[in-house]
Amino acid sequence: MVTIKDVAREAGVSVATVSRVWNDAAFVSPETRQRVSEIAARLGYSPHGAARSLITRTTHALGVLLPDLYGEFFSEIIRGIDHTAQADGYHILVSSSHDSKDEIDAALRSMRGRVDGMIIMSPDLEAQRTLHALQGSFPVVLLNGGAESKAFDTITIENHEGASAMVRHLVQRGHRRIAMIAGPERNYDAAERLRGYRSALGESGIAPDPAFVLAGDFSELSGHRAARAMLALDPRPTAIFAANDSMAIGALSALREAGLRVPEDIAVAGFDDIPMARYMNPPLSTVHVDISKLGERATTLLLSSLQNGERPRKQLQLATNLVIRSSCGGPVS
Amino acid sequence: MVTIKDVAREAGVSVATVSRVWNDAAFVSPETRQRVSEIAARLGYSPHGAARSLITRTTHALGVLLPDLYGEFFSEIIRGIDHTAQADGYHILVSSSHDSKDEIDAALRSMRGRVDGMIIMSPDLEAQRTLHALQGSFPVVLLNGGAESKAFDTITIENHEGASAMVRHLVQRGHRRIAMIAGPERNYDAAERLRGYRSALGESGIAPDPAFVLAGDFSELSGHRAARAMLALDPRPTAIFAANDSMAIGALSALREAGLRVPEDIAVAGFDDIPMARYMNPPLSTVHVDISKLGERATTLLLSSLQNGERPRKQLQLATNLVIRSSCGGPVS
DNA sequence: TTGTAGGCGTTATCAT
DNA sequence: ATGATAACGCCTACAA
Repeated sequence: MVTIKDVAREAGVSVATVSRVWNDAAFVSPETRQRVSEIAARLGYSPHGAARSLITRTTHALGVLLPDLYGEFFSEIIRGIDHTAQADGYHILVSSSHDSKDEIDAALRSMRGRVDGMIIMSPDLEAQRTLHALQGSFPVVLLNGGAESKAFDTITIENHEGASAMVRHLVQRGHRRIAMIAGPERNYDAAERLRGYRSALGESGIAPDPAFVLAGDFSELSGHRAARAMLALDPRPTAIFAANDSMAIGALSALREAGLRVPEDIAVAGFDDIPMARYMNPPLSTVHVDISKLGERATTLLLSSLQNGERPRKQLQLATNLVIRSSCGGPVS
Repeated sequence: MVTIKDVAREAGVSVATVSRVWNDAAFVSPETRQRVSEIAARLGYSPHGAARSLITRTTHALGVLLPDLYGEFFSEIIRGIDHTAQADGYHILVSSSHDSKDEIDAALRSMRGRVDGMIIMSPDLEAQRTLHALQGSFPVVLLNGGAESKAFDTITIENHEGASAMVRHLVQRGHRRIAMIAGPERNYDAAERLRGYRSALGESGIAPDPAFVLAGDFSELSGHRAARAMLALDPRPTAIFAANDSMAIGALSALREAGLRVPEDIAVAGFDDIPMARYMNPPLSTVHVDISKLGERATTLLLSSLQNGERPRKQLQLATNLVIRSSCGGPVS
């Protein structure tokens, strides 16, 4: 490996001079600069990142900790983050932790000294406590982490508003027996979406029926199962609202297998508006979230706190909007 | 920030001892080990990654350079890579370069000293030359990079075989006028898939019609455009084979907009079998590629070369298989 | 079993 | 305008 010393020796200058040339510092004669550049290029020199960040105390890398890497939701997030980071010359160091305290701890440890800050998506409510240990130690942005954590910059989706808007829409279309496939109990987004569902029912004067709420785990399979269980209910719901699109998609296939027509026999709606949603058959009505923008804004937040140093924490919310397609019968007539 | 010195001072031992405790080295008395561990935990100490890798000459990170981060193909690749890397205690440093020589150069530079090896996906044939500069300098696995590069470990998809199998299937279903929406001209996978298409036509004694080959850029939009253009042809093709699923999906929507039935009026097939494919209407026939496995195997290859040091380069191929759904009319009767 | 000290590759500080 | 040299935080001979 060719180091700064090799270049210095070859050029007959000191390492300090090479360093200055490399960093475009002032006070290097044009001739020296020229000669050193040429030799560096010829030798294929480029500085050693770790060594550099040891002294500069900056890595130009952002840590990204996600609960999972599966599915379009996460890939869109990463895309948003990477895009924004790269525009500012930052790399991203990705890690997925399955939400357990220990795994999060391990990930945080192993990123120490390798990143300038972190974006952590940890919707598990338990895991929040782990994070409190970090408070203020170094720049962190929490993604969908529950806004209680005023100690951090956070960005969350308007879960409650989105969910209740969708339920209101279903009510307006004449549904009274609206079931919900909820997400994991300990998940922040899931809890908020469920809360939105309930409050919309309340507003509409519909008594909530506990039998109409089944929990899934955000996977397609769990949506499929929940929908099947709901078909066994009597009376049967006339609409199913899933806490995310994957589960809604699972529900759609369960309904098809059961020989039911959507939306004629039963309406279906999801949440997130992953790219796949509009290709469903019928196209899936859902609550649109600009997922890659979620990643973008988290990154912007993090970069701003890296560059501006201390400043009051910010709590951002990302707006949602209804996307009515045919799986719920289309717009209100 | 708490360093090894702080822990040493607090524990009344030397930094060497703390280091030994941390790395589970032998020859530390149980009492000392215990005391140091406790203090380290209390102080929230964890070693500084950059400093550590400077001396150990290892980062436990893998660089991943992709041409893009958009769409299910890339997200599946990342998932496969991260999963395998994490199992061995490695992190991944992600970067997307838009395939230009300069961008690739920049990415490589900035990763120096931050990663132990790299997985580079750079299907652009031009970019291959840049890579030759790297030869042997440090561990690299080329993903879909054209097997000519015997200087690297490579893993490629069986593009030629997959494409020709699909075309043969279409021929068996009675199609003679089979059009192809090809990928970018300078793209390796695209070129191989086109070659497979041509050789299958040849085998079947069908004269290739240049008007039946239109180039897209792997995006849905370009597939849409190409399909529209093909509808204007006279005689019109009876089947369209797209070089990837995204373009096939774009073609499907163009056909629907034109009021054509798939597969009755025109058959459609894609390549990759992204998760979305089976949800299309009608479900898309395609050449299945286990995309996340592609990432997995690339990572395995890289890790093995990190651990075993010098060994002969390996050239791997990932098998494909036909997935016949209804967009091409189903299996041969 | 533990401590001392040198060095990893780079930048920053002070000379000159 | 350039050079010597001390950090940065850690690991590892070697010494004790």
